[in-house]
Amino acid sequence: MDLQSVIASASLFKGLPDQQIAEIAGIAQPRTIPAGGLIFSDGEEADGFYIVAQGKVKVFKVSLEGKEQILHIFGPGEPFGEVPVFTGSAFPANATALIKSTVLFFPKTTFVSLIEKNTPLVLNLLGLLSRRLRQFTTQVEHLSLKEVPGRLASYLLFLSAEQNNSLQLSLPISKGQLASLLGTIPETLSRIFARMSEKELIRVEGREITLLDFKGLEILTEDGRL
Amino acid sequence: MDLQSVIASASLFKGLPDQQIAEIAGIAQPRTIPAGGLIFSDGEEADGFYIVAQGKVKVFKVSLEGKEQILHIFGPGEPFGEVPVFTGSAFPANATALIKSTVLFFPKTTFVSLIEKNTPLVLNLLGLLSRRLRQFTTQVEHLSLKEVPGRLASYLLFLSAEQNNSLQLSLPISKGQLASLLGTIPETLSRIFARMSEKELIRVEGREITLLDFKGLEILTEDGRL
DNA sequence: TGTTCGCATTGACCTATGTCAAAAGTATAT
DNA sequence: ATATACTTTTGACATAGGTCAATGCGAACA
Repeated sequence: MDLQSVIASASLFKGLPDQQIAEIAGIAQPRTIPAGGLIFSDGEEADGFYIVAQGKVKVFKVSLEGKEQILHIFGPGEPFGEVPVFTGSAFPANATALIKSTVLFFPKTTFVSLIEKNTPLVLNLLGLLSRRLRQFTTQVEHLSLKEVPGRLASYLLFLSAEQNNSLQLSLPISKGQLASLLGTIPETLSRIFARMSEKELIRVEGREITLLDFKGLEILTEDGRL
Repeated sequence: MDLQSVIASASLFKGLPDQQIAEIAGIAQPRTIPAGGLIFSDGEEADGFYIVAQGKVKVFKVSLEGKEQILHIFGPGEPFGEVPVFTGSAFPANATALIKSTVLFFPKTTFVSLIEKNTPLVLNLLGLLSRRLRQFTTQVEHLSLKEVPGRLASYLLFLSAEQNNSLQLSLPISKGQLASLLGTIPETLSRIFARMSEKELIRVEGREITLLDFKGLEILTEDGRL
């Protein structure tokens, strides 16, 4: 996929005239990152933001003891690291490629001068940031108001919705990564998968999950107890 | 304080020409809310956003079992409920007044048409949303990577910084509310205050806190164990 | 066909924190 | 002052989930 069409299909740039897209493509710098490669790190001075062209990128925080909490996993077309563009400071988290990925880098100063005369783009940006805030609201809610089984159930239902409501779904990330995304550790996650299987809520075969009791999962989502 | 000057002093509108400020003031609708009064609720259709003129407002989520997690506490000059203005949907949380408060309501449609031709305002908005995202990043980090003592220590240091770095500080909210803000319950918070007092890290007299061991609190913030 | 490496699972154990219940403290109004 | 109601504290207890350590499993590779 070429640079131009990646940019054109990113929702951040939806609805912009071709000429604008071309202008934006002009400032994008493609970079290829190997699996596990660092893209930026927490506290690092931010001189631009990124969009995933191909691959998968995780953004995460790490505690002093080394435990990691994934904030987001991004796929093709999704922008990340955009917050410091508008707060003029450092990245608030780390980003690495989960698999070999190509990202587009947009230098801050160039980009800002570009949006200053482009209202539709700016409205898209506002939309993006707002959606992201909403996601965080949900994440805080989950971390504080739900036990791990409830969070996992939510995640599975979310995945199902994402994969055409199929009852057959495959985890897009390893179980270890999933544990971090859900704010727990692999051992705990493994036990909960086992309990959910016993109770015939799901069937687990490696990364392939079958939802056996959709309704039951919805209940779990709400009342949390397994 | 009159409407005009409240608006002029809100950081969201910093740097705008007087004439713009007047225009914005023209669309603001003041509303007074009694202590405990509801401003909006989770899932409610959003037709505008708010700015606190006087008082104190909490924004929070509630679990099915009734446990509440405070997302933010807002004071004079701070905007809240602005996310749905750009995502075109419902409020993702609840808001109530902690004490008798006056808020300014800005109807969505009017406000959007206003920003469409106002680049500086839009940049302020982008800055606001970005800062808020950063705060959420921190909150997720705290909830997932730190035990309650670490979160409390962080909060106390934050408060100290906010109150001219004084070692004497007073809690702006009740301990029960603080528990919710930190993602825990009053009993647990009370015990941690007691332990921190025993260890001579702080002295607690009602809502008045004295920081006795600043360095110790910083360590707690990082390694979490008390 | 082994060998190796990373991921996943399982077991034994421990601790932070939530639950439930009661008492103590504080504030407000009559 | 005294009553009423709310907030905070304290105690006894239960448990979710983290830690540590060992084992199992599967994919890539020699």
